[in-house]
Amino acid sequence: MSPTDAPADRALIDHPLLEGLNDPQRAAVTHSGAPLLVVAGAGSGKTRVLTRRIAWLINERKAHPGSILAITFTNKAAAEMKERVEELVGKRARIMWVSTFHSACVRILRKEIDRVGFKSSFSIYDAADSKRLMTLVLRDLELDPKRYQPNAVLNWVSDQKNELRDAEDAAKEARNGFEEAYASAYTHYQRRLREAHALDFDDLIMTTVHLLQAFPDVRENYRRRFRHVLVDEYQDTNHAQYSLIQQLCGESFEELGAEAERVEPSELMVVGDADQSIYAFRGADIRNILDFEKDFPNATTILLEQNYRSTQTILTAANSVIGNNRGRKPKRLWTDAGAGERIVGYVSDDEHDEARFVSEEIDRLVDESSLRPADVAVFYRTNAQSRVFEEVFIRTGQPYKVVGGVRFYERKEVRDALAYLRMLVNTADEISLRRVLNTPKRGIGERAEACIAALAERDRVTFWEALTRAADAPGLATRSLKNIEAFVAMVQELQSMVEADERPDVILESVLERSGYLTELEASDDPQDGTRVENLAELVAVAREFAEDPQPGPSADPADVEAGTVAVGLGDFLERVALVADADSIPDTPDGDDSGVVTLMTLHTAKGLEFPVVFLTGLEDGVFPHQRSLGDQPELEEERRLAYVGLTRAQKRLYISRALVRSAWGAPSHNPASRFLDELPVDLVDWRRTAAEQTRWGRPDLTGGGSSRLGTPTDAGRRNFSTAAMRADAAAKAKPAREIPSLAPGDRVVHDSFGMGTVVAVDGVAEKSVASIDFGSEGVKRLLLRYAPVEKL
DNA sequence: TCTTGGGGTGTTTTT
DNA sequence: CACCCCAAGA
Repeated sequence: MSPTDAPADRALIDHPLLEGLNDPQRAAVTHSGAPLLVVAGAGSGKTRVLTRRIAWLINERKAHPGSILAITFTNKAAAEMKERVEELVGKRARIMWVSTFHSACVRILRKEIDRVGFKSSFSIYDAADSKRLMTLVLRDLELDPKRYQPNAVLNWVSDQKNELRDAEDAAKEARNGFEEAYASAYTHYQRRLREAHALDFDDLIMTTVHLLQAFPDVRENYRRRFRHVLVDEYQDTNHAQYSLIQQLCGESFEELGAEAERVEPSELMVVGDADQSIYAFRGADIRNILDFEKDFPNATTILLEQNYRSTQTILTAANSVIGNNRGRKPKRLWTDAGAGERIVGYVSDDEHDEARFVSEEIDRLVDESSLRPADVAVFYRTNAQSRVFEEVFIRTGQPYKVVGGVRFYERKEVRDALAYLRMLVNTADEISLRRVLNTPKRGIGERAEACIAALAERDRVTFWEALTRAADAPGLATRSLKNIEAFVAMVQELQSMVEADERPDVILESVLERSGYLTELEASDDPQDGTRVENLAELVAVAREFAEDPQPGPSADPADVEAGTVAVGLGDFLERVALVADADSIPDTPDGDDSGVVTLMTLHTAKGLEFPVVFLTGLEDGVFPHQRSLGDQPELEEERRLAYVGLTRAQKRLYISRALVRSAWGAPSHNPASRFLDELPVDLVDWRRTAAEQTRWGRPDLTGGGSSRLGTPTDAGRRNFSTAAMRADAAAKAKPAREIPSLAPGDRVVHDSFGMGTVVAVDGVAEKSVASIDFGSEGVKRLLLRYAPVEKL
């Protein structure tokens, strides 16, 4: 034990790295030896503890920065942490591994995966690739697509992988025909992945764990390397991730025999909060944190309960809600910041009214206080709910940013371009190869593709190899053969650029040029293709920035970074792109240009963030808590933790709102108040408008005051309203012919979901008129005016 | 081989 | 409502 063990030591109190820390925080920073669990309530300064501890390890305990592995939830969090540590200890911090589980595993796998027969240039399949592959597999197995949907099977497979069960285990454990079919799909899916030298997201973790288990020398190597392992958001780890930690921090030596030098286990610190565990649906196991002391018998636990983020009002509300969960360890957040403002509540007529309220309230806050729009965040349960807010913000001219939703890297053209690049690096990547084979159309159709696939099957070669000797393919039309040969020649030419280590942006530009992809888009008269070209230009810009900016990616080798030779090859670019999370695009502490931008996001995305003002919207049973969780206690508790996360994001002001009527699937449904509202202390909420007022006057009462009652008899009575009846009602009313707006190029219009746009052209007459409308960032859409929900402004 | 239109289906949440 | 997939026609 080192002398730094005693946190109360007088001499330490003045240490600059401990400055401004409270007692438990200081204890966590200076702790050494036994595994340490830091139970960090929301806003209790855990990031601070993590960064200070890392700095402490380096400066005071003379740990080599390269011996530190810190795991965070997002790449953005990793970058931030690295930056902060660098501020404290200087540039040598750059050698540390600070990354997500996925990035860390990729980094290990790039070095070691040849042991299990993969090329180190393996592809990483995202959800869309996986789905495409699974669809192929299910078709091959001739499983009824109604009963066996790709997503359902993939979810099941994902669960298996998170539990570290490979296809063989799954097959053995199958209890019925249904599970046997799933297991067989799993087996075939893995085979295809292997043939493609590809790993899906879950494989990244599972493969790493299996590799460490199977090769003691590899494991030993990493154990010796990482003397300090720190894990953030420990409550959201799944079993596979837990095992990874164990592999890295376990006792060494057994298998290596007596001659091996005994190595002390690495020092482990995990930080988390069981009350903020919100990822059970993707395998996170809350027991990892609850049972930490059981898993590591000599563990120390430190509790951080003092909150430095929110007002006492907000904390009391959050404590009150989360207190309804059973079986949690008691924890009460407190602050000495004072009570602060009351929480503001609002019951709206419908979702549009709710959005309007939020928008007006933001205006008012900005006018009457020093708050800026960038200080405001709007949270909702599901991505689809963002639409209404966007609509209102567009109408009022309020700049906003949606985090999540339609993602850049999920756009068709971006995925096409990336498929080209992936296929160049890894020709075994059949999914990417087949995706681009006839994109743009070059006369290599379904039939030709099937011939090649058959040839590959017959000769037991990859699809790519079969393409290169397409002349051998039986039944292939001469014309197809000619087209294939041209394609192969083009690909080989591009590959020579990759081999010559050309910059990613240069290769990408050549790909777009030579493949004819750009030409086709530019020649197209579909105005939407204009935005596609822009998106591709953006992708080229991303690649260029990557090539020119020496900043290391999530899995660049720290040794290279140290030597100043960060790899910027095409493979590195692809990897960076594959692992970017959406949360990574959250605006930084906004100033300058961003200060006028309101942030919109789902509650899940909001985790780990904080805002001076938070609007928590859609607090209705069936929306939040989500419909699917209503009948299930554990799921309902997860929703409640999500509420807890949402509430505790707010620093100064918190707004909660719900809508009496909300349209889903085009039909209105009547939702009762969220049960979480009943769990808030009545006196903390200032209801600007209640359900009772709404039903009596049908108009907003903005004078304030009002009753603080919720769950009125009116509401209770409506709980029994059948949704089916409401829908039938809506369907009957929806029919009457609506006015077809007469539009001319140049007119400004507003669309229910795309927002504001400018008419580019109008074709056809009356019932059949079709307008091309430019919706800015949403692109140009062709809309049939008879049906499209557009309104002339 | 590609385009068009109709029908069915889907919504939690994401590294 | 909006997307995706499939079947039929050019």
